[in-house]
Amino acid sequence: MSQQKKDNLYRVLKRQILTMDLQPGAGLDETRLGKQYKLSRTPVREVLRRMAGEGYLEIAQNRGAYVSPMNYKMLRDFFRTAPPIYASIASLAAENRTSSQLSALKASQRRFSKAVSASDPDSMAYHNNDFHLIMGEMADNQYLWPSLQRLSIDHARIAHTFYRANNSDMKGRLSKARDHHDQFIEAIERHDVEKAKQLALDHWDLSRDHME
Amino acid sequence: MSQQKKDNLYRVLKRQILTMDLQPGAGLDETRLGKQYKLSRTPVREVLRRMAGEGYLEIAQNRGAYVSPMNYKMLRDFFRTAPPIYASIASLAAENRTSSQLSALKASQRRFSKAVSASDPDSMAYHNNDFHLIMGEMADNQYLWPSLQRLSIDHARIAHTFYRANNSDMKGRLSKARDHHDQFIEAIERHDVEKAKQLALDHWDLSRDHME
DNA sequence: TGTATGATGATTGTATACAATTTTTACGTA
DNA sequence: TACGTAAAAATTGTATACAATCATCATACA
Repeated sequence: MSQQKKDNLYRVLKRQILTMDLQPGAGLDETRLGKQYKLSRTPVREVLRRMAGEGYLEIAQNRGAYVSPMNYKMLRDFFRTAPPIYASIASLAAENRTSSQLSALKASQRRFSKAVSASDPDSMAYHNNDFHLIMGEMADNQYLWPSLQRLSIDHARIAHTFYRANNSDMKGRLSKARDHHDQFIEAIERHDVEKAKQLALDHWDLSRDHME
Repeated sequence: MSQQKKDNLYRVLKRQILTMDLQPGAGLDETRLGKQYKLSRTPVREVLRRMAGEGYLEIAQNRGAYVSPMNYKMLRDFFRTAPPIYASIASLAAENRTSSQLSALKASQRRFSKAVSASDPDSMAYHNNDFHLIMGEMADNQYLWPSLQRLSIDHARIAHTFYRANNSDMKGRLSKARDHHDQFIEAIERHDVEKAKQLALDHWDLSRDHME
């Protein structure tokens, strides 16, 4: 039953980080979090350390936890590493997906689509993230999963920024992203490995152009 | 000063897992470890959870930590995922390495070479692992690093088993591995990205043949 | 004999007290 | 005022006590 309070802290912090509600570099106080979430410091520390291991936070000796920073090198590495990893994930997902996972992916796409219609950037970034993580589960590869997870954290935070650019260019881009998701679903449903891979690579070519 | 005891526990457990001194599936008792390493349960638990995050251990709710198991699926995924990841790492290492890292790589190769000469399988597996992790540091990519780390754990444990096959075939294989390392060093020193990548792929083609 | 049930012991999870370290503040001196 | 230093406060790290959960074993019953 206290496990629920711990899970709650984990989920709330995670969402706050992905939506930039907690900004990169922001410090987290163990004592304060404990009071806020009705937990003693021990389980709070466990959550913080777990999240540090997953890439959400960093922890400095005797100086506590802070949200993983974003900088130029990180952006460079991100746009270089994301395409091949997401392509591998997409291939494996098309190969290994189960039907219940496919249902979950479709449900996630409905939520993303709704967020796009509502022009809600927070919700878009969060559910886009969710969509790609479900593909990660489909891929079912313990070695790629941790990389995907780290990429997905920064993917959400970068998307958060870009989805806010509310010009007509972005509108077209968003409906294209939504279409891409539908195509992913179709390829994965048909177990079309090559198509899934190519979709992922195309998807990132688009994003990269946009960045420049 | 107690930080040293914690680090010590971390390093010893790590080495024991990589050398299969602690076998896959073996359970770890918090209380026992605390007594053994002169620590209270709190820091012991932190070490165990950190190592679970890094892929050395798994933790089951209310049932403690055990060494990550090895099974058939894991082997399949390993030999499929290792080549592209190690190739990416090798490319990036050739691109980004610093001269002090290069010195460290050469020192590591001397230790590996010595272990091969001494026909010490434990030491071989451990220092081979070390060699590839230094290349990982050279690559300096936060997204690939966690995948490499997980691969390297199972790389060491698989190598541990294979290095024990003490036939003449293995002897040839080992001297070839040693040569490969020297070639890696040369390519990385010259910043020859393509060569480094090709070496990695060749290296794994060899290993894969051996597995069948 | 086999199985179900409950008590007992062992182990993990959490709260809290204490120790060590870092950060802040106050003060003295140039 | 600017700077260095030392005391005080705040924060993190560790030890220990207590609570909750799980595993084991003995006993009762069919």
